Amino acid sequence: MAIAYEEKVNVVKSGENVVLVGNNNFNLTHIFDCGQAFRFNLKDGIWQGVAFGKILKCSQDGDHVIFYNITIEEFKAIWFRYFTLDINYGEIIKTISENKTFELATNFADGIRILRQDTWEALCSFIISQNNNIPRIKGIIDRLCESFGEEIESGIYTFPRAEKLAPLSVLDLAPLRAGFRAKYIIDAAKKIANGEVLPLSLTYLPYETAKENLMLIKGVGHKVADCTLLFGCGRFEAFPIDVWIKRVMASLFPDGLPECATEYAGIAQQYLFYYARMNNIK
DNA sequence: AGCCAGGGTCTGC
DNA sequence: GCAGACCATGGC
Repeated sequence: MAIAYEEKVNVVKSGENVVLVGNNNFNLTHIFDCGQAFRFNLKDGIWQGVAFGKILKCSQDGDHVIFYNITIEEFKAIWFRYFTLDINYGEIIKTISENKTFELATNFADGIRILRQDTWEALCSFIISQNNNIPRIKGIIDRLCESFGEEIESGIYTFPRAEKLAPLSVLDLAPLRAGFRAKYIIDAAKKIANGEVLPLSLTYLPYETAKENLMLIKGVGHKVADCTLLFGCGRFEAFPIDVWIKRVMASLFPDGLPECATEYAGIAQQYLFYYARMNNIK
């Protein structure tokens, strides 16, 4: 009988920590530096961030990834899914590497995994990302969490719930210095809070329907909707087209994505984005 | 100093 | 459907 892929993932308890062992196509630096998540930062060799209301501290030494001060139960309940350890990246990489450019991109950006982030957090974060640069996106999100999130440890805050932001005005968001995006954040919060956009439904509705639903929100166009579906709903067929992908597609794939990359277009996109941006390929 | 940033809206064809 | 002005702010 075939063993489910997730049962091949080796996770062990070590003292107060949990350790992920083996070659899992897993690179913390690439995962957190590739522009998909904005709340993790490297401090003294340890990646620290918050997701789903929980603090996570982790580091990597080769084939060992250490998750500090958590139980196996918490790891399996939250982080296993967050880091998409149920997805066989070895197979995906093999498939898309049939194309030479994707072979280069997956070699350069090895260990990137698309995170399954909270839908609302991804939506709100990528609204903030529009016409913006990554350092400032992080700054605005930091101020958003400090201003409206809950303090779970000294100086560490959760991402505020949509219900918390829905009743606010643009003036209330002034401390974020989010500019023209403030009104979009509030509209998104309202539509999530009142159920016009249902995060759970976005994971199973047909792709086009889910995307149209998200685009009801002011300030959500094709790109932000696709980022929300890819990073916040586990929809790996979503293919966000930002300025980098647009340029690289025009220069490297004028006839569209190669067939081998279409099934996991979003994952292929992320390798390509990181590869192009880090090497300034236009 | 000035260009640009993981874009979207609005208007006018 | 496509092009262009405009949008706030600050990183580089």
